[in-house]
Amino acid sequence: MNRKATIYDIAREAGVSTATVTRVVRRDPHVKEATRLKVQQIIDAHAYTPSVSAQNLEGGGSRTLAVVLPVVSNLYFNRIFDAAYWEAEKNGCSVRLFQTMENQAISPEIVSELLRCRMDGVLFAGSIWSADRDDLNSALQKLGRYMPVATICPDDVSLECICIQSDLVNCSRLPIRHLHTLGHRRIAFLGGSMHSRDTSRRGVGFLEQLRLMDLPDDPAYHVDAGYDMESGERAVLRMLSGLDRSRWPSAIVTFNDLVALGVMKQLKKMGLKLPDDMAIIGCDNQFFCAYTDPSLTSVDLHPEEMARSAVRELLLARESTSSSFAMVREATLVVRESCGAQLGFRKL
Amino acid sequence: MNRKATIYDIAREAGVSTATVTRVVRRDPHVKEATRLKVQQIIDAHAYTPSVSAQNLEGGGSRTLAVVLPVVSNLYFNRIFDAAYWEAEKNGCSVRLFQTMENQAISPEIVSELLRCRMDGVLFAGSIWSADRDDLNSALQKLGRYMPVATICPDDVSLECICIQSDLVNCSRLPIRHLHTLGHRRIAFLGGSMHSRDTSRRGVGFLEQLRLMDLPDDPAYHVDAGYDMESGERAVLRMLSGLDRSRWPSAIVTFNDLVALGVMKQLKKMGLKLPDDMAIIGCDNQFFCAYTDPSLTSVDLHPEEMARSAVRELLLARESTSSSFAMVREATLVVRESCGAQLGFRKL
DNA sequence: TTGTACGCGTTATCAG
DNA sequence: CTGATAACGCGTACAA
Repeated sequence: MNRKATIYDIAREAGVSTATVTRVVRRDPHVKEATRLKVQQIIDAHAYTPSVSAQNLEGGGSRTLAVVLPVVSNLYFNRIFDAAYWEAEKNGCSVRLFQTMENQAISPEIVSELLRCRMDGVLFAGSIWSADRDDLNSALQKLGRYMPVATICPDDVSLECICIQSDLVNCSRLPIRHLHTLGHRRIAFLGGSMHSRDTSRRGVGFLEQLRLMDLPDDPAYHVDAGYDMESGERAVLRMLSGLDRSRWPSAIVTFNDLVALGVMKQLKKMGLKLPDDMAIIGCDNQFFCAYTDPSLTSVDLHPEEMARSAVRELLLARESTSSSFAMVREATLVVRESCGAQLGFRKL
Repeated sequence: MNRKATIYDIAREAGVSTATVTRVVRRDPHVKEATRLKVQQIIDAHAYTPSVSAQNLEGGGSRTLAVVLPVVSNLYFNRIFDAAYWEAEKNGCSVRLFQTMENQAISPEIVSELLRCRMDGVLFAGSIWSADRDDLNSALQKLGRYMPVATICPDDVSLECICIQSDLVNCSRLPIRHLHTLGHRRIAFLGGSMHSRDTSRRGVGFLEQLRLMDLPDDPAYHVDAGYDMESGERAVLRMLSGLDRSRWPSAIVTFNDLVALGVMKQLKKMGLKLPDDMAIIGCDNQFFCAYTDPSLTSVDLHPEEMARSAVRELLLARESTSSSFAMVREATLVVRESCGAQLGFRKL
């Protein structure tokens, strides 16, 4: 493996100073055409390119944003990462990914890693809501002293950074209201986990909305499952088998579309007709929603837009004084077949 | 936004030399306990961490691998990226993503960007198969002079780098043989594009396999569609509406599972019963395959394993002399319901 | 138009 | 055990 040529190598070989090489590279007009040509030729011959490390050393920032999230292979986070990537790209920045797995809190390791890498900003998404709010805020403050910090968070938290909040109020309200309009009264919520600061808000918000509409908030209608398809399968099975058929809900709202996928599979296996025997509404409006059978009604939190806003604010915050505020992108309901096209009373 | 403390700041404040600060940071045992304590305290107070840029400048490499692919939001590439990330992580390296969109060739810009960033290795996946093989090889060589290069590629190309080849032979053979065993004779292939060097191989291989088994390779059974669900919908519709019902294929193999999703939706819309009226086999064994209705039989190319191999070889190649070889991970068929559990003659 | 010299933050070598 | 000092590769005043 060859050593990369340095500006010195080029300068020496071209018989000029390093300053001139820089000028050629940076297309400085104050260079004699002959000199430029000669230098450029040597540069091409060696495929010379200035080292970013050296440039960063001199210039300060790295023009790199960090995106910290549990797992990119999760569709939801994947979309956030992707959107952040392109928004950063558009502004001449690159993005560095940090996956934290299921760590609930933002670890000291990740904090020091972010500092080490001299990131020009950080975006936290998902799973950083440690049990202890003070710990979290102190970590964010620590980071905030050196780089702008943004987070995509539930709408009931207001951390000391740029908070792009998920519209969890509408995330609960829209499906319930829609189902209510269709005639449903017994509505269940499956998935997520009350143990997670990050996702319990969804369950809580759901119950609030039920009460607001005078609908039964039977605890049996709220199963603490997980975040994937298997969780969905197990959760419905557990819920329905524990309930007398007369008390079955007529509609199920799930934590996300993956859970919905599992729920639908299990219900079909039990011989139910969808959406007639059971209406389903998912969350995240994933790409496959239009292709399930029946197609899946889902809430869109617009994660891409949130990510883009976050990146924009991050980039803006570099210039201005340290900012700390919150903004919300309104969630929307995308209606498809799974909630029942017409009044959806359960037939059985 | 505060300026980050440098090693000089720490040294001055602690009344020691920068060398001593480095020693404390690097846990060098040759430091008096009292000194260590004092220095460490100042370090903590300032949350000091050495700058990676400066470290890289001095040390040479960046311990960062580049992964170049069209789009991470594509499930297939997402899995490659994710696997590469963790394999690199396991070896103390980080990964930097470059998305090229639909650029068919590996552009000069990306090459110089990779050089600029002094990557310790590159993994190319998808869509780099420029029409001109020589251009490609010269780009790879150019890079290869400075860093190990690996690529996840079709099994009929052998580039001058580490080639982790997709097992496209079995990718065609396995579904066809399986369908043949089930009694199918008229088998169609939908999706991909003959215009893309990267994906045409799939179509070609498919035809080869058909001939090998003395099955009809009716050109009408091969529709050049795209890579997503909409493409699948349109492609079946186009194929079937152009064919007398007696000549309809009894089974369809798709370029990938997304196309299969579209195909299944369209077929249901046309009133066909799956898998009785039409068998389907997809490719990539995506997470949703077990949750479609019917569940989707699919070929698994094991992209994660390919990515992991690539990263491992990349890391190995740094030490040794420039290596250039090829290896294949055998594809497997994951049988589910969509191909028909029993002999699958078309009923109509 | 071109060159010199210094600073950027770190590590490593070599004296002490 | 500790401190100078020289790289590392580059950009940029400032001088010529």
